[in-house]
Amino acid sequence: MSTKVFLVDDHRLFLAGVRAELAEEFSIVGTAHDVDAAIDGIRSFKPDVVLIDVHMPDGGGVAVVEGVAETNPDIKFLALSVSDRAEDVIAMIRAGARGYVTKTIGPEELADAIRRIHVGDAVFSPRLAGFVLDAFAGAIPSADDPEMDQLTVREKDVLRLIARGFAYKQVARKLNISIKTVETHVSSVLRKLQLSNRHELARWASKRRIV
Amino acid sequence: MSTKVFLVDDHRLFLAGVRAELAEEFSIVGTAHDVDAAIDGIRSFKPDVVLIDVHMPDGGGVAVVEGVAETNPDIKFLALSVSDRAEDVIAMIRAGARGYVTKTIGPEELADAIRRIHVGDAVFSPRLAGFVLDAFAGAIPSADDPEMDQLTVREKDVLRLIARGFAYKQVARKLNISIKTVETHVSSVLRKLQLSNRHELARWASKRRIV
DNA sequence: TAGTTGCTCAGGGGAATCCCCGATTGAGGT
DNA sequence: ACCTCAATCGGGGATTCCCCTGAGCAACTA
Repeated sequence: MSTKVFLVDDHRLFLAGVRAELAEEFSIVGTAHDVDAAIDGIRSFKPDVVLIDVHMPDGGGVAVVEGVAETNPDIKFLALSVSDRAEDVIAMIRAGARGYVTKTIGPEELADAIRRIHVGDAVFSPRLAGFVLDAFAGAIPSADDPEMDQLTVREKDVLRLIARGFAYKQVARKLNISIKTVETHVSSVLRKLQLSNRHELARWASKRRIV
Repeated sequence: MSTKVFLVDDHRLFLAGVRAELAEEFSIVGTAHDVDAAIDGIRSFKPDVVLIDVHMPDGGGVAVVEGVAETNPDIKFLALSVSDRAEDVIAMIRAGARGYVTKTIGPEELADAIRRIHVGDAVFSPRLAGFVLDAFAGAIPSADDPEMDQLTVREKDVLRLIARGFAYKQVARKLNISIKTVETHVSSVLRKLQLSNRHELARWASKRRIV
């Protein structure tokens, strides 16, 4: 049985074109050109993959994905847009889309993208792929940190709690030491990291995602 | 002209197998089974795509990618590994790999992955794709935040600077207002967000990535 | 043994923070 | 005209933060 695809786009001509191109290989179970019809249609027909336009008058693709993803988590969404703006990509991925391609894509590539989405791959236009990977690489803590090595274990304990926004008094109670000892440790940390106050320290820690 | 591929793996039998499978479609310009030979070979043969094992005795794939990426930024790397651990994936992407697939992949899929890497796509095994997307979605600031709406524009100005670790005095100077006005705004923000001090505020902001 | 390092604590002082109490101005709505 | 609210400032006080000097104790090193 061929992959069931549902199309959502407010440009009917484009919708017709895509339908004609994909009809050979896939089973187009339905189409919609506004958000409400899309949500209803997708819930009824339960397609494998939904091809969805990002920009639509009444809320856009995000509203559709969010409306359906909760009740039908197994349905995959591939965003199809004229825009390659970062905000649009982010919004769609955050909503739950598994891929994002621009409308400059050719018919074979689109068919291939749908196949890949269906088996679980994430699909992005080449230019967007780099963007996504960069954001991904920057999102993760770098475990090995030479700056942290110069701190003693106790100093790191204090650092973690300070970074979480605790006052000296609270840190002291949590570690069962005196406030004065906390002050000493904080001073050492500030000196070693060349920072001037606990606010900069908190910022330093948040950049390295020490939480 | 067919795509030039370079193979790096310390398991020579695996290397031979991959070479045999790919030789029809691609031009295998060289192979290596350790880090140094890989860096030398890649620099000499300038392949389009490098298929690289993540785990190798003397440093692993990360060392190879980092060693080559600076001098030859146009060479694409596809990580090929038995491991699907998050740290390995992160390390390779951070180093500069454009894709990551596990060794359970079949010959056709691998060929397809190489083709896609070559044209600029990012390629991941289905399971890893979800992981990468989740991390990506969590990495980006959420523009629309209901909590932020209750704050006035000026309060948000102050909030941003406080979150960056500036003292009241510095915030006052940057915004050309009095310290007392800064205090007023901070107090309003703390009350509205139900926080008790600027440290918690900084933490609140860093969680929402308001920087 | 002598020296170093990490962890602990104290006193004191100056700065910063936070919260009261107010106040004025201006823009916008009823 | 009246009210509300955002934005601006001030005094004063309690608390917290940051730095300085100084010191005891344990553990490891030379």
